[in-house]
Amino acid sequence: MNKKQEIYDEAAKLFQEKGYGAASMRDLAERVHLKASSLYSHIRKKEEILEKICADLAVWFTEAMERVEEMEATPREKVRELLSFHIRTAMDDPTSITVFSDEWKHLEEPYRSQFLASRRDYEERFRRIIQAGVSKGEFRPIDPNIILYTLLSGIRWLHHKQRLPIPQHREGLEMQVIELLLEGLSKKNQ
Amino acid sequence: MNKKQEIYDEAAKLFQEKGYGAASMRDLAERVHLKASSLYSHIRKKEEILEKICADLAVWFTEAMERVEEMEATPREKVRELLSFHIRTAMDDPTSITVFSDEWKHLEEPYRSQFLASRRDYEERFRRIIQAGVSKGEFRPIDPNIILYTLLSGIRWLHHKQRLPIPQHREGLEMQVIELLLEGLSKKNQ
DNA sequence: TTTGTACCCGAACAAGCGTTCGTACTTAAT
DNA sequence: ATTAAGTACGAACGCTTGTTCGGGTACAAA
Repeated sequence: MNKKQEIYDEAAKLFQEKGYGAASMRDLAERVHLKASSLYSHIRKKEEILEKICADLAVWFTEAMERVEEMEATPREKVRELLSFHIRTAMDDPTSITVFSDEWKHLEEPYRSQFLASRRDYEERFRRIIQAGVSKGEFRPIDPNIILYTLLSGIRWLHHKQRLPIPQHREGLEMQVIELLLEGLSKKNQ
Repeated sequence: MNKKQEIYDEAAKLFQEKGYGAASMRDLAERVHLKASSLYSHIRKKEEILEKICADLAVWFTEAMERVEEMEATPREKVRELLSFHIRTAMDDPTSITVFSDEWKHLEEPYRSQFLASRRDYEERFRRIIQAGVSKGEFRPIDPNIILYTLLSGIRWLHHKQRLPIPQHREGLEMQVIELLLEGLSKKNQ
């Protein structure tokens, strides 16, 4: 129906599979049953596709952060909510997430700087929630930066393992990852 | 002194900064004060460099795994030892680790398959240690695959943040990351 | 029926890529 | 002094890349 959207969707898959650099416009054209030159009736340039994928997901995460910040909840509940949102996004839209996580470096200026600024902002707000939890004694007294990056990074495998040896259904997987990150690997009281 | 080694070292840095695909042989040549054609007095082809970086690190990790497997220790101590090794490697050689983690996909066959097989083997042995810990009740009853990927992934930010806002010295940072992964974010008994 | 708009294509462009080739120059071994 | 090996270079090759251009077709509005 909407050819433009079809191009964007197929491009995301292609960027995920081969990486932005190795994905050629002729590859992409073939997937949407066009010739390369015809793509330019729908888009201005290749990088525009990357920009849109990254920008859309940045908005997606920023809006989630706003909702969480407005919650009446403890830092622990807020962190749990953010982790849950990240995990669900990774499972529902693994293609875009991969591009967002791994291919943003191919953005040209000024979009690259904009992207990084927006990511820094998101991380800063996440860090504030963590800092609050540490100050309250809800969290272990660990450097908030270390916590921030370890949590975010500890999740970054989900979108790669879409159909790999994880025999779980959504809720079970989400619960276990969150439990592991919040409560740790070691079993307590022993 | 040894020009070949200089090329390999500079190539690793270049691959890290721009990605394998975007790093051209002319870029690399300039960095070692040569012209592109002169590189081929020292190496056979571009991908050969990538092969060596990946293969060397694969050996590095496999040998560490062998030492850990031979330890007389609990699963918890073995996991702690492996995490410690990963973290130290990421901090001591962030350049190679980045290439090893992010650029291996550009390996051509049959090296790509070899690399993946070796990685699967490593993960399988790591998984066995985790499984032992779960069976003994030392670890939480979480799917060993989820534990494996979350632990390995939770560390994968260190090599990117070489000179970023982590004001820690080595031991402190290593201790805190391991504490966070093994004991969790939440403070106990409250 | 004419005009306009949206879409598609083949051909071609300039630029960049990894790599090869022929040829020098330097250095050490014979 | 002669040979051989090692290293460096400029030029060029064949290929792929993103993108442009001019011309074509389809279809709806005027």
